[in-house]
Amino acid sequence: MRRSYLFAGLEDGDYAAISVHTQMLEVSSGQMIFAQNTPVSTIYWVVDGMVKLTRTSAQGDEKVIELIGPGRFFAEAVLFMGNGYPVNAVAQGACRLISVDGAHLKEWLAQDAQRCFRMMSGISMRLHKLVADIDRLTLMKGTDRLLQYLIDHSEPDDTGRTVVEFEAPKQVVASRIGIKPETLSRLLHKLSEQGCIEVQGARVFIADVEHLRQIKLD
Amino acid sequence: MRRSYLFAGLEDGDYAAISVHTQMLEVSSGQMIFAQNTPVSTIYWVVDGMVKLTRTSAQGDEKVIELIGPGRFFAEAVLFMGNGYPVNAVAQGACRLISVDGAHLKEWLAQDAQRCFRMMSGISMRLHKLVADIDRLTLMKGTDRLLQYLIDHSEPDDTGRTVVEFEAPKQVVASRIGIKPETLSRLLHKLSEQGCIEVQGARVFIADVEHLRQIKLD
DNA sequence: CGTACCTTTGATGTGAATCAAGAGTAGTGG
DNA sequence: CCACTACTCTTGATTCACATCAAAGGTACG
Repeated sequence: MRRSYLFAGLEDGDYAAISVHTQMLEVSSGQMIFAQNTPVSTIYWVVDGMVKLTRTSAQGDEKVIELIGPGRFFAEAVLFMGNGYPVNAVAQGACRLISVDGAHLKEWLAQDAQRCFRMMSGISMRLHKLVADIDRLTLMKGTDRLLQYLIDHSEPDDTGRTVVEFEAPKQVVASRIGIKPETLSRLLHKLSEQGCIEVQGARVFIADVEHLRQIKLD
Repeated sequence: MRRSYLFAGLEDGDYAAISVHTQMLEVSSGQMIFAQNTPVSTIYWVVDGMVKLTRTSAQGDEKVIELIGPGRFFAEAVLFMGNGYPVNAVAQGACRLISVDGAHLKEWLAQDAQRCFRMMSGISMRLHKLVADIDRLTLMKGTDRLLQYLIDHSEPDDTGRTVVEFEAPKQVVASRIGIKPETLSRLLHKLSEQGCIEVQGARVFIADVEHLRQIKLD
């Protein structure tokens, strides 16, 4: 946690001061960590597991805004807003989290503007990502967004092939990409017919990453 | 400018210190203030006129992310990111702007964490708005987004009627809402056929705001 | 071994983009 | 003041991607 952007360059004394107001918590799959519109009191850091941040529409539909994996903070950007959490946070599988008390964190930040700077740059990153999301959702269509997702999450595996492992059930990933589960299934099918990818459960093997980039431009 | 969130609670001395590094600039219609991906050096405050923040896709399409009117800052949230401006800023009509040098502003902020706090809460607001935009663009369809826009921008005029004055040419507003100009035209037509609104050039009269809210739920 | 959930597949519907003209509206210059 | 060009705005016909509805395999788990 000391290595995350927020606490980078922390001195031992500081660390002790902060950890007094932290707490480890374990949440089970599907459990809600906080709900949209409730007052912000705490920020979180993911030790292991996966947390999904979602918005619920008036009709009750759920849209996944972001998936947070180990080593990342969430809710830290809204600490100063006063409006309450803008999203729901739900455990995607069992998770361990560290919660940091908001009021105390603010107090700690107030002591040194440099700490604030680090935080601001972290927040700016997130802002930047959201802007990128907006144009992914408007400028690009579903297929493009899927390809982008695959490219972004691809890594070489043991055998040297390029592979993407879905970080969550397909329905969740579909929502993250901004399409329906049915459509995701169809798109994956279409791409494997074309020989670009090979699907094995939650694993997608990519024949040629460059080729995917090409398709995106058609 | 002293009344804006960023400089609220400013003391006279501070004000003088800041204003040394500001500059008034006049830009003509269509002029680009900064381009996407160029390094961030300056933030801006709108005196009068309107600035549009856009993203350009690989295909050259332009999507309006936000329209900034008088009394508002822009680009302040990305000052700490180091990645360059995430958007283009283009004058929508003739504008007068005040530019504030980024490096000096940072220096000023570094002196007092409280100043940072105010800024962070401003940034958080923007973040919150972007999240709201994302679900408007995904959870709602075009008609809903238009209605939402109308409701958000409606005000009573001299004669007591509720009216929305488009802040920019219809094509720009269309892009802001996330639809094509043709579609906007059709939607407006459809709504006036239904008697909900009356369109007069860039002015839209609303018969019954509550009624619009109703329609949104159908 | 059966219930519950996730995923796939098929048939159908619809919102909005696209393509293609035409109608206003405005600014320019003879 | 009127033609001339250049936009912005509307309208229609067509196409397409994606959602929706419905149902059938799969897979996990008590």
